[in-house]
Formats: sequence, C-alpha cells, structure tokens
Amino acid sequence: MSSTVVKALMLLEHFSEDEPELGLSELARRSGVDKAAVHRMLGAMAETGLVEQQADSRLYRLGAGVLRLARVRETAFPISSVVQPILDTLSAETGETAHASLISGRALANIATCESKKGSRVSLIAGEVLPYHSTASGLAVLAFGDDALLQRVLSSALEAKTRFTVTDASDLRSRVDSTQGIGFSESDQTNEEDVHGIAAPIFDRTGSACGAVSVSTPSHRMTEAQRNLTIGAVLRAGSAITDGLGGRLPRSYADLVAPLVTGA
Amino acid sequence: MSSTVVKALMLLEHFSEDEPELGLSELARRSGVDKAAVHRMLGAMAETGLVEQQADSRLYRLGAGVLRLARVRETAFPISSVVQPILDTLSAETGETAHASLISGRALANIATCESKKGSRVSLIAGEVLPYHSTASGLAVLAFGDDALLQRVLSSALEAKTRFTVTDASDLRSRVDSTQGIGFSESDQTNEEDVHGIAAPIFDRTGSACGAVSVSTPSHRMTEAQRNLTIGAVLRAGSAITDGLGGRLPRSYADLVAPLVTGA
DNA sequence: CACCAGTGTTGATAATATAGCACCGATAGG
DNA sequence: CCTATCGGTGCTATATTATCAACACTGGTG
Repeated sequence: MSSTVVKALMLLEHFSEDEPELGLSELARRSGVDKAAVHRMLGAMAETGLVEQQADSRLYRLGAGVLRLARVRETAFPISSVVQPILDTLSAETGETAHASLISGRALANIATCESKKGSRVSLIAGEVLPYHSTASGLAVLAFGDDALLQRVLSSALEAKTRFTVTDASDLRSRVDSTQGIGFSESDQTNEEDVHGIAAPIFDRTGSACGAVSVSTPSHRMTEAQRNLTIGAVLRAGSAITDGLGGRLPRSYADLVAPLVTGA
Repeated sequence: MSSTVVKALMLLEHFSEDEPELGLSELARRSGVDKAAVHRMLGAMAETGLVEQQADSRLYRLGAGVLRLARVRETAFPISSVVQPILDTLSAETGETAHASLISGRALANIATCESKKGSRVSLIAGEVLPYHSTASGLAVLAFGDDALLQRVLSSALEAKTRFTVTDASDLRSRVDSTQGIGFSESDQTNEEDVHGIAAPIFDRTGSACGAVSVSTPSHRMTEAQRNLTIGAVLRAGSAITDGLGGRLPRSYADLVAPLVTGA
C-alpha cells in the first residue's frame, strides 16, 4: 500500500517548533509504527543527515542535511526572499498575522510567516503542516489548483480538527465551489479554535494554484470592516507573489477579483 | 545491505545550485539505480513534498517540504543566523571566500557561505556535499570529532577528486595526526584544482567536533603572510561559532591554539 | 515519411528488505 | 527492590522492492 520511504518521511512531520526533539518511543507512538521500524528508518535518515541523534540524550531531531537542501532549493528558486517582504506588507496593512504556504505532497507546507504586532494575535507554529480541507489556504488551493488534487482530497478521510471542521465531502465540495465563485476563501475555526482565515491562491506558470497566502485573525476581532480590508489586501498579496514567482493569473480569475482588488 | 530509504535520500544529493532540476533518466544514470526504482522513489518523496515534479517538463526538483523542514530546524536551533555574521567577518578579514559546514551523515553539509569580493575568487556551489577526506573542513572534523567517524572514513573508499587527493588510508591518518597537533587543517587542491583551504573545527556541547569553518583561497594567491593571517582568523571564527552554538572547546584544544589566536 | 535515440511510465516476476513480535540491558521513580 | 519506562536488537513470515522488458511519446535525422 504505502512505501517505506513515505512512512519514513512522514516521521519528519512530527517535529515542530514546539517539539524539535523527539525520542524513539514517542515517535513510534505518534506515528503508530512499530518501534523497531521507526528505529531503522531514523537510522537510515541519519545516514544521509536528514535527522541526527543527540549523543547524550539519544533524542532525534532534524539534521543539518535539511539546511543544505533548503539552500539548494532557495538559491535555485528564491521563493522565501520574494514572499517575505510581501507578507510583511500584508501583515502591516491588516494588523494581523500573515503566512504563505505551498503545495507539498499530501498537504500544504507553511513556508513563511509574519506575525501581528498586537499582543493578542494568532501565532503559528513555524513549519506546521496544514491540511487542505480545514484551512482557508487549503480551500484556495483546492478551488484553483489541479483538479486531480481536489478529487484526491474529496475521496480521502477528512479529519475533524475542531467541532467546526467540514468533514463531509459534499459539504467541502460546495465550499470549494463558492470559493471558485468569489476568488478567495474563508474559514472560521475549522482548523483551530478562535482563528478566522482569509486566503487567496498563488499561481504557477501554468495558471494552476501552487500555494496560497492567508491572513489569520482572532475570530472575536473579525468585523465587517476588517473583513473587507483583509480581502483586498490578501488578493493583492496573492497577485504580487504570483508575479514575483513568475506565475500567471488565469484570465478568468483576474477578471473575477478585479473589483475587489481595486476597491480596497 | 543498504535500505531503500537511504537509496532514495541519496538521490537528493545530485541536486545542486548548478543543476536544480533533473530528469528521471539522468538521475538514474548518475545514481546507478534502475530507472523504475528511481521513479518509484521520487514518487514517494513527492508524496511528502520533499521533491516535486514540474507538470510540463516532467523534471524533478527539491520540493517545498525542504523549506518547511529547514524552518523547523532553524527556529528550534538557530544555526545559520549565528554562523552567517561570523562568516561575513571572516571573509572580510581574509579577503577570501569563507564557509561553514556541519556533519550530515556520511558527509559534510555546507550550510553557510560568504564569498570574497574579489573578481578572482573561490566560488562554492551552494549546498554542496563535501567529502571528509578531500577537504580541509573534513580533516578538521576527522581530527577533532568522534573517533568512530574517523575509523569509518579510514576504512571506506577514498575517491580521488583531483590528482592531489589523498587516497591512501595511512596517508590520511598521518594528515589527521598532524592536524591534531597544530589545531587547524590545511588542504591544497585535494578537492578541487587551484583551491587552497584552511579550516578549524566547530565543537558541540560534548567537546566533540560537529563541523568546521574554512577559508578557501585561490592556490596561486596563497602567500606566507596570507596564510598566517588566515590561520588566526579561522581559529577565532571557529571558536566564536562554537560559543554561539553553545558548544565547548576542549581544554587541550584551547591551549593548543591559544598562541595562534592571540598572535593574529 | 520512416526511423532512431531519447524520454517518462507501467506491468510482471523473482529476490530481498521489511514489519512485527518478543526480548534485552539500562535507567529512573516509588 | 520492584515496576515502568526508555533505546535498541534478533528473529522469521511476509510484503515490498528490484529488475527486466515493453510501452507510448517526443524530437531530431536520414
């Protein structure tokens, strides 16, 4: 069913800013894989430097190899350096936390963020993996990305992250449809309590969505005025990032959002 | 003998700044693995976002997943941000290209660089994988790192990168010994033609070398004065990085290099 | 136009690496 | 001292993987 390589690499998703170091048993428990198997996989990934094991505590963490890989990717395709300043502007305009993510296999990878300056703000876990079905960013990608991706997500299990998460495929389908109709996506507490998200797609050269840019606002602070402000800003940011990456807005999409962008 | 995971991850080492995108057949040829196997491995790595395939050209490249992983690692253990300013200073002091690398499984991973401002300079391929036996950085790590690592390298095949590369284990052994005696390592055209390297070890909390910092100078420009200048600067940089990462210089090492550091 | 040398991709089968289990020694806490 | 963890290790059935061939497709060439 699933290859060993996939199983091994999925282990990496359990490392986060909060828990950068994990033990063998802990990792086995969370992934639901046998300890012995986890041990072998980690050993294999350690050989290539993707993870490394602390000599004393025996804990595992992401290795120096990931830094090297990121350097290669970033020098060849400078994404972060293009995205970061646009996110900074977006966060300043809206006063809230902004982040950008790209399609990364079965999920969305958060690759850059700019946190709000306010005391009460939405704080993202750096490098978190975002599900397609429960985030505004995910909706935006599903609505304007490859149709095969949408089909795959619709036919997969939709995990309930909160009591508001859309777990029914046809419900998700209709939300995707409405996103396609308005040019941006919106989610309220579907991935995390008290977090409201508004996202716009980022397009690649072929005019297909390859990622999304989003603003996360504490739900209680989301007013009508703030919402309108945010929509315009996010759409402008999405367009700017698309341009910066050498992507192309589909004609139909550009026409769709034109009034919203200029109106802001 | 070797696990599938290792074989798959070794494919990633063929991506570089120069060739960020590779085709399936090309990758199969270089790795010496069957085309079909490479295809499945890349497919598996694409599922987790470690690589991605261009929709039109069908070429593969490193995916957004590596950016996410690097973010997690860097926010938890901020290495690059500590190392970069020290490298900048080192490059300014010596007028040449400086770089730092960390142990990454079977090889050294170049994780940060600062290029010389001169027209004629040593230009590094970003994210290159550096062999232990043919680089000054590698020598420094072997000399002051874990003994098990040294043994493993000594008993492995030593590929000749240039006609000056040390390919004999006992020769390498004696070079390691002399490095241990003087506190820094030196290499002349052993990894690349016309490149001279001087490197100092970086130590972790346990007092074992976990990486190295190095200055690369065009061989023809390496004079006695430049050499003395560089040695002092590299040793200071190594010590500074070790401090910045929370590492600890072994007492014997600190005593060994003390006269060289203060003399500069 | 037919051909050729490439490419990426997909089956089939034989071979092999893997998963899962129980087990070990070590460590820490009650 | 006993229990409950921990990280790590052999073992064998089994499931995954390697290998080969053929496939459809592309672009250049005689």
